[in-house]
Amino acid sequence: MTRQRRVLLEILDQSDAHLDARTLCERAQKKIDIDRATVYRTLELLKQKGLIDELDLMHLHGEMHYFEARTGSEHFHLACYGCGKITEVEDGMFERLKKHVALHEGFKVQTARLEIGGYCRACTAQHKKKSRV
Amino acid sequence: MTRQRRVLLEILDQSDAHLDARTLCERAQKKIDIDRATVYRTLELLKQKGLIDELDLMHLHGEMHYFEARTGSEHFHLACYGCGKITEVEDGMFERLKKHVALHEGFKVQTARLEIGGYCRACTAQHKKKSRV
DNA sequence: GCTTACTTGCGAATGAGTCGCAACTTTAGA
DNA sequence: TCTAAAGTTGCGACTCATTCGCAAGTAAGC
Repeated sequence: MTRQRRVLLEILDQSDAHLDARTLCERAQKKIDIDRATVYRTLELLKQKGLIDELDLMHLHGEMHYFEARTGSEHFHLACYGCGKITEVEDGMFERLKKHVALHEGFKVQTARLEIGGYCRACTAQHKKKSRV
Repeated sequence: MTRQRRVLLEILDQSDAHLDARTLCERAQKKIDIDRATVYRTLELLKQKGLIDELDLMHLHGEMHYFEARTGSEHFHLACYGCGKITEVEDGMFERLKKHVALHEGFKVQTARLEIGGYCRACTAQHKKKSRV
């Protein structure tokens, strides 16, 4: 566990938003001297260890990938095509679905990622209002 | 609707595997003269129209992205970290989860993507056998 | 057939991510 | 504490997917 790795994990843990590699790198460089390559290598490592998850959030902003620290709670993401907002949802049904798949398919689940793209409540309302005019 | 677009859709429709941009491009070039840029532009277009889905299959093979034509049936993907096999699963529970989210979060679902990484039945068995030795 | 709007191919540019290697840290053992 | 081995980092160069601008080509409606 080196200084570089500690700082990266710290940033990921504390960040409430989802960071892409570049942003993570920039933030880390404000704190210590760290190279791009190290950031990528560390992300790869943390991913393998299961400490972080990689997302793409329905490619709302191009082909970019995002990372988030794994907390105890399992959640999934809603991405609004209208306003771009990302919402995290915790719902027991997601857990049940995973268990269900494990059982029915004989699959040992390590990581599950559910991402849903569409329109949030606010944007749907907006849209309806507009089309009424 | 140009020749290029027709060919690309045709390949995606017919392919049973998941194609990345490069492979799709290579296959298309066997049939007609078509440029890389056109392939990317068309993929973007088809994605927006909701005719294809973009997947990353848990980054089993690096940061590559895959595309598949949208069929009527909704399914999700299991990616085996052991043997690399991708399995498609159709399960009513997935549909129910989407409806549930739509209702509870007031979210208008357009696209939902569920990808699960772990170990398939065969690889799990193999692993157990090995660790017994 | 003609015109307008859209698409394509090309070549160049961008930029994320990777690699090899020498220098530096960490760790554990003497 | 000192030392050696193993693992990690920074650097610079490199690869390669993806994007862009623009001129030429094509589709669709009149």
